[in-house]
Amino acid sequence: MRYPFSEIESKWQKFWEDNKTYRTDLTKSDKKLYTLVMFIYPSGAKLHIGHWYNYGPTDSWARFKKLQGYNVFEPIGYDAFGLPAEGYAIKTGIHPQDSTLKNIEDIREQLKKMGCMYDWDSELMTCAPEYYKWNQWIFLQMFKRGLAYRKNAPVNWCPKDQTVLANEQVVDGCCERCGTQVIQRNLYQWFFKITDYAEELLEGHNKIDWPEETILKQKNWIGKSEGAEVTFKIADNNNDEIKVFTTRPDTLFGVTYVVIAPEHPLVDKITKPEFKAGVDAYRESTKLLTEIERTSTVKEKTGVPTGAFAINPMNNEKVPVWIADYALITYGTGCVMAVPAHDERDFEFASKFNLPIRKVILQDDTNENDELKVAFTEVGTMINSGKFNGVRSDVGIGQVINYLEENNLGKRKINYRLRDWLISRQRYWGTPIPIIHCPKCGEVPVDESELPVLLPYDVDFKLGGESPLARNEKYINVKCPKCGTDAKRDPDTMDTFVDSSWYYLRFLDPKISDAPFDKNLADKWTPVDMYVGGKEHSVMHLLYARFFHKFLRDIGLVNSDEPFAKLVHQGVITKDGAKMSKSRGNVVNPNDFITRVGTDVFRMYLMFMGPYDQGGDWSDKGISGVERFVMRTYELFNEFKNVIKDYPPKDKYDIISLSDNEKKVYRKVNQTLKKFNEEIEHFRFNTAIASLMELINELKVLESCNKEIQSYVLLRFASMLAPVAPHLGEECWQIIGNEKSIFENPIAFAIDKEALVEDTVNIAVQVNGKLRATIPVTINSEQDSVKPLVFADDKVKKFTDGKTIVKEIFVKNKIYNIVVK
RNA sequence: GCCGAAGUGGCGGAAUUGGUAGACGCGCUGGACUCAAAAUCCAGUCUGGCUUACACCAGGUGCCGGUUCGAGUCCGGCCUUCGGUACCA
Repeated sequence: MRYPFSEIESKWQKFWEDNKTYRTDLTKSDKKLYTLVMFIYPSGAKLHIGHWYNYGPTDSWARFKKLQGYNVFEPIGYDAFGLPAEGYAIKTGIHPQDSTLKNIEDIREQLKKMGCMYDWDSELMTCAPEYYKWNQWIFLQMFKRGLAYRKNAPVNWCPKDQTVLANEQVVDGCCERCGTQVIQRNLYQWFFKITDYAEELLEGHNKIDWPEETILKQKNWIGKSEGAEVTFKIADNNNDEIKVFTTRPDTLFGVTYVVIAPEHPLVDKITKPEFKAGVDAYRESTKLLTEIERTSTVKEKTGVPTGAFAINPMNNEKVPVWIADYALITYGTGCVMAVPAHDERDFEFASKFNLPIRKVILQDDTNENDELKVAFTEVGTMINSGKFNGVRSDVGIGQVINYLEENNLGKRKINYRLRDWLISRQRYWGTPIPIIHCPKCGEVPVDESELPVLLPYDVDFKLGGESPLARNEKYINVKCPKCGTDAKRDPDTMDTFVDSSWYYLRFLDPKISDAPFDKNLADKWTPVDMYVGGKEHSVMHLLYARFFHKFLRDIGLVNSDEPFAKLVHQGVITKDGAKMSKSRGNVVNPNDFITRVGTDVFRMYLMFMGPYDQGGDWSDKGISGVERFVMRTYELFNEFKNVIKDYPPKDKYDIISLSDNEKKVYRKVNQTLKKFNEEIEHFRFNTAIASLMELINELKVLESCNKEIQSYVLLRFASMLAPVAPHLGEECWQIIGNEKSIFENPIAFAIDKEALVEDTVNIAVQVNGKLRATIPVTINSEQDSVKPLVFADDKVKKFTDGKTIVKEIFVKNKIYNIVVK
């Protein structure tokens, strides 16, 4: 029988919508379950396989939980600000707002056709003033507390497009759009002080159930390193000193020179006149390099001496001060103490410029006078280190730090690789920054009562050297709120990661107008219980959101420490081994399949393809397998119309009283229930669906069973279909005689544990570890009763006859291994 | 370079704590139904050897070695693929 998917799918979608089946009553928070997928960027393109792969299976999980009695909240919204819409506008002249709103209309329709459990009353879009008003409000809260600040910082600048580029838009040092080489330029930019939370962001990793891999990525990104800051005085100069950060204070006696970043302000002060020309030339040459070139590890090390000398605080030795671009102004103090013997980079540099290499950590089982071929960076014994000689270097680290602190030469110090979050974008399609620049008063925040600072519609958003908003006279020119002088608004907009850093809170009441979100609901409903999205957001989005949540907690708006209690990443679906993209022309359009096989089959096939977190290469080869399963299922249920109405089943049957076939299906459906529940719970959809296929294969004998058993089995089968194929599930549920929608009246069937155990099990019999026979024995048989059966077996005899039995290993219900000689 | 994930039939993949490798599905082969085809249903399908056949034997989870009565699973050393990252002192 053909499965009329299109009628059945529209029938149930209409039913769900008419009855608001998936509206969540947020006032009830016992057994609450907040399930969230990363919201969608409304581009002109249709929903692609990646969206389906993210949303479909996650929805199945949410439905499974709903049937288990959870009060599930599953919202969806639109991450509507951002560069692509603006790029599209530059190309076509269509205003970003017009194209975005149109795209949202289209995408909403497509999302509804997926048949997910979204609570459409909670929909939100970030480009609406009611939403971005609160970006501005949060910005002001941070500003008040010194967590939003402005500083001069280098940014990626495309000389052709005359605009700033985000790091993500720089590909191999070139502008993503036009291919021009990107240069560094200094601009005044707004930052969020995420570094204040560095330590807490690390600690928080212990409180969340996230993939290890993702936590590790964040840890590496934050890059905590412990060590010391050491002060080097400058010879013949009492005004200046060089502070270096090191994780290896144990190697201090091996310092043979000091390196300062070329752009470090100290360089001008300490460079000797006769070295000035060389230093200036070097500084010029490094400026020409891109960040990529400069930080490339393949590039040979360069540098020039300044003529100045620094004094090693440990032994008062004079060592030369060089500038070299392998010292980064952005990390630590911008100055490095160089220990060529025990640091690879210093070793390379010293070898090239003939600087001395002094061994101060002796590798075990080597001699002090052995020549060093490469830097030795492991633990060894300290030598040439005065009173620390003989100490193990890992122990020496702490001892040297203590010595430094006691003598006021340095101090214990922790450094982070994490930088503050640059949020300014010289862009139109984003949240305006609510700051007014007054020539007299400086940075003046817009009063909260004046929010939102509306993004004007009428703007020349074409490219050209400055923020588009700067060219809108009406927008940019204002009076200073403090003194009334002519002033200007900040012309920039915020990074769209600001929007996505707190949207999960707004979902709870997207229409609230006197607060960013309903604090009462947020206290009850956050953290989000299950968050599902791509690995590509491992660091940026997921770190920023955690930072926001902690900040909101600190100002008393939420009562939890972390936004997302559990995180799952769906895998990536590729085509012919490559990421799908328009430019490659390898995009698979889900609609082709939806119209051919229906959404249930398509979503089930995506789940059946393989492990959810691994994704895989797209092929429609196997889709017919799922299609056949769905047809056979539909056919089966149609053979038993109204069976539960006519023969209502009991909750449990005594398995001994059943016929062989009844026993078989009764057992199988209970075993399936157990397996299916466990698999879905852990996002192992492929094996969950395989278990349903196994079930239907066993149901060939259902016809010959008692009617009540038929009811018992089909009721449970339909309840398992409902999460993974919601339309089919509802239909089958109804066919067998249920009056109401299963999702309106969620039901979870208890497993009959007595039905799980088989009477007999097959025990594998091995001789010397090789399988020789399998023999059926009564379940839980002890070795004593199994042994005679084993040794009676012809095949076993064949391999044991004439041999000495050395050992016998018995594992109950599993294996009997005989070791012979 | 460093960090991470993964390598199992013709293919997608199972094997949840070391215990019968290949569940489930695709494809393929044979059969049933049909005038015929499609669809559907039934059976078979890791490789090699031997056999009329049933059976039996040997090998087999990227490669080499180890631990163990027993390894896809644990340990050591490699190879390949895919992701992330780029001198962080």
